[in-house]
Amino acid sequence: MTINPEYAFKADTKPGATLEDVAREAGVSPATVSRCLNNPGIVRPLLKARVDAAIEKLDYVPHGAARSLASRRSRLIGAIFPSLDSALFGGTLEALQSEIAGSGYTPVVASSNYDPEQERNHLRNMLASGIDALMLVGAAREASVYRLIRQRQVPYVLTWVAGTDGAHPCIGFDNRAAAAAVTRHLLDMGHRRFAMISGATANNDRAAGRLAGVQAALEERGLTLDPTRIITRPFGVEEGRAALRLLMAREPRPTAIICGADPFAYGALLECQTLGLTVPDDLSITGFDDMWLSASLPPGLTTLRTPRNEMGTLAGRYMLSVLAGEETLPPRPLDFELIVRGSTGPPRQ
Amino acid sequence: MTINPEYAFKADTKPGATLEDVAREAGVSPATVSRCLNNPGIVRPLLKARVDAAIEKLDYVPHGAARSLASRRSRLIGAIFPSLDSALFGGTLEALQSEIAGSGYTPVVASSNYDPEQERNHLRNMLASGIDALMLVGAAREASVYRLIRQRQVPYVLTWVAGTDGAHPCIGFDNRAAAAAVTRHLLDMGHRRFAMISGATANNDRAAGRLAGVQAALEERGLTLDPTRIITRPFGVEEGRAALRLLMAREPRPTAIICGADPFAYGALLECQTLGLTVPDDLSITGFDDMWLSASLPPGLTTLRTPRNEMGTLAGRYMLSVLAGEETLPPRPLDFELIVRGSTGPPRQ
DNA sequence: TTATCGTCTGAAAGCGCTTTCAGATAGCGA
DNA sequence: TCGCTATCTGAAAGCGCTTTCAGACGATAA
Repeated sequence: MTINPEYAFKADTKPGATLEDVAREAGVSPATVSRCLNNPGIVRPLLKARVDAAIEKLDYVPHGAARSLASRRSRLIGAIFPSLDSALFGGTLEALQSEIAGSGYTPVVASSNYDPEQERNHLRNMLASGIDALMLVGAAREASVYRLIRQRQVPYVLTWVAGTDGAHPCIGFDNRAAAAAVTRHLLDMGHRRFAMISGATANNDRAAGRLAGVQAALEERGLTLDPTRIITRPFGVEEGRAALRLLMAREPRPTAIICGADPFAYGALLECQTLGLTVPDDLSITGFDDMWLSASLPPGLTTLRTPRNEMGTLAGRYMLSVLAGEETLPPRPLDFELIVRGSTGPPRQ
Repeated sequence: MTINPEYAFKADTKPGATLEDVAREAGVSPATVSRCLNNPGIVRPLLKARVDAAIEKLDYVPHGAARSLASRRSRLIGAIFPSLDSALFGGTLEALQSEIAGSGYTPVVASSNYDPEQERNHLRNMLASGIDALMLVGAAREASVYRLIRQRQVPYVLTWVAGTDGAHPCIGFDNRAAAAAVTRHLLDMGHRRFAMISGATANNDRAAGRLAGVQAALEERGLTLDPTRIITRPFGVEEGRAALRLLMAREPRPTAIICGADPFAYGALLECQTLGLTVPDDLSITGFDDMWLSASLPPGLTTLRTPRNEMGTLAGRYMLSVLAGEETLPPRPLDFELIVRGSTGPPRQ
């Protein structure tokens, strides 16, 4: 049983050309070649051309580790997400990646599965591998984690959350205010009996913020959200479906259900269809994040559009600018937008 | 306007402890410390304990670049995906990441946006940053790209496709056979008038394979898929919706529509609702990939479940084993599974 | 006790690049 | 023509770690 020689990996072969080889080929010193690579402006065009030719001829590719060691920069930016198999964070990652790619940085990523322990391990790994900057999601984590990051002097940025009273640089939006906006939209339509399907709030300040925002908006109007009207589940369509069934099984039925994430709302909408409930006449439903199906799923989901790509882009830009040594203030909390579609309307009298 | 000193990034501070510091603290040589880190078995327990204590005390974290330079291994594995904001590749990435994390490897990722040019650039970048192995999606790319990879002696693996006649190590499934299976399912139910909504096939051998599989299965039964019955679009729900409208506008109407990806099928199902078409009585619809809504969206989407997580896991395992120097054969093409739900049925007579 | 072996440790030589520092070169005014 | 300055280039010293090589040490056998 042998490996197809076509693609067999041989560990023992000629290593690529080194900078020194290039220097010899071009008849200049290694220092000059290095300068051509990192600061082409300061080398005479004639020499630069010779070096370029040599690089081309030898098919030279710089050795990243050696560069990092000598320059103390890895050109790697770490990003740890709670999950990667949702389109949510995928959008942020993709945007981050394309923002930093132009400056020669590459993201190294990990998924924590919403587990602080895993996040910490990945963080250690990344710090050891020498990331130049770090992007995290949310602010809720032990102080020791932040200490670790600061101690290594790695610039970092938190996304998907807004202000932490200045304790951390954040690029995100105010989950609480966003959820309150959704709630007020329903209140203004005349709803008084609410229920909520929320993501797990432990170690998830985004979910916690959304829940708090709903409660706060209700209290503004003298209402409270009964704890039995709050169903907490892992994110998912089927979870939303089951939650809706539970919520509608108890009298008096709510007239509006606020979902902490769109997948819940998709499930809720679908279950209404099954139960023969008309949306929005029998029940108004709102989502959160404006994912790709929200516009399409009848009757159209009223939801809150979060700036998921923008966060990736701005987080990347922020880190680049800190790395460039510019004095940079992270931007004000980003805007969100309430997208009103067919799934919300006045309650039936 | 000043940066909050709490999180200001100062470039000029004490660098972390080095291995030499640890050695001094423990009263051993740097070589011993290194051995404790990389091959703890061969150092006397007493010394090991002293070294561990010193590491703990100095809060030492090894310097990744220096390690890479000296050991010629970066512990970084590259992964380039066509896109990251779909849950599809996110699942593969997540699985890859968790598979390799245990061995101390971290993925560095990039998204090519289905653009060969971007893919090539990311590849160059990654090779320069010294990745130890590489995962790509699909096999369709210029020979020069493969030459580049081989020249650098980087083990690689292609995912989401199966055999390439042994030209490359692949961990995936046979898109063509999978699409043929879907088609035969419909043929066996008695369908004769087909249409297809396909992803763009340029530079996308997965989409091309699926299209070819449909055509081949039809030809087996003496049918052909008229080119006007093939609509090619970028992946998306609204695209599926529009495509369905187009396909149903022409007589004779197809009785079955095969979608090259689930989002198309979601759009098609929703548009049927709008048009007042009953699925599956008026029209059977199939998807591809069994994404998260396929089970929930009424009447349930018949689709082909692809091993998206498994591919990430096995690709990771394969690369680790090659890196470990084991003689490794990539596995046979992975299984797919036809998931029959409510969206397919016999054509109305 | 001495010879032999095996095991573990330390010295030192890089890995390939960046960057400082000083020296070379060219350009210009006098 | 000479001297001075402004540019550009090269020599060399690391960056922090791994790994080879040889030597030290203790244990075993004779």
